[in-house]
Amino acid sequence: MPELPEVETIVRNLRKPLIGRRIISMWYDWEKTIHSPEPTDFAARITGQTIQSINRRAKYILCELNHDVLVIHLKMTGRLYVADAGVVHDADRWVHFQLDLDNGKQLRFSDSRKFGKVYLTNNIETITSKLGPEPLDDSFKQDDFLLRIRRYQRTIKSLLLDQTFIAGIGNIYADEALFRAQIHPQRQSDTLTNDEIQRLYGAIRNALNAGIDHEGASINWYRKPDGSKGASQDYLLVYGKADQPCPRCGMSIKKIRVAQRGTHFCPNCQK
DNA sequence: CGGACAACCTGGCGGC
DNA sequence: TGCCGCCAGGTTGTCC
Repeated sequence: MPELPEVETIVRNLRKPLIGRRIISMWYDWEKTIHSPEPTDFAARITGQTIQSINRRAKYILCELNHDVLVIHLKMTGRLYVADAGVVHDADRWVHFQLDLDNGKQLRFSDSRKFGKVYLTNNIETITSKLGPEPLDDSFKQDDFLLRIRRYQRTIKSLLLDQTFIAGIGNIYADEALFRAQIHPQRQSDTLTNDEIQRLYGAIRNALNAGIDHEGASINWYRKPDGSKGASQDYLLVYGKADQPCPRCGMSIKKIRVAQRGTHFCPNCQK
């Protein structure tokens, strides 16, 4: 579900209610949600620590504590929100991990498909070391992207989805970026011209920034921590628009399968 | 190396 | 209504 813009929105919204809060206790009802360490160790270690800062790397949420980092990956259907203990929330029926805080509130991790994971580690590199560059970082330059793309001979969409190539792009924003760059999702990366790569670099950043500006896309499961929907889905250009007119040329948007993922594009605009 | 596919899970939706 | 098949914003491991 959540890609870079959705995770970034969640991180921004969690800072105020969580930073400075001390963790009193931990609860879970689905063992596999706890990636590592073992639940007993996890609970013992996290109890008593205070949340210092909250950041994002790729699609991971990183909560820096006194001695560890609490890492959360929402996968397809994960939601995070802070609620008063005892107060019922819409998504509670899928909560599988929860932290009690020192102000009577709780951080709840709801995840209907149970793909999401939480980690507690004092060495974040064990989780993030293989991730590619952050597309919105100032340090991510157009030339770096070009050199990087030249190392592969792959279908361009599968490359964009590869978190070791570039971090944070998922199925929605891959389609959106390729449309903005007017590149066909099935193009082989080694056939892209320098000009096309240049366009793609800008298109990725524009698509992701638009997603953040609209606080994420709530097509199905994604919600902001306050429970409300993002608006990004109302501004998507091709994702989910099969058989609808292309916003650029008016021709019908097509849906095909690329890299085992539903893929939306304009056959007229994207070559 | 790159692509295909299964696995991990549940819910929503369209079709009959 | 009920049931069935299909689809879903992600990642990982295996096989060819």
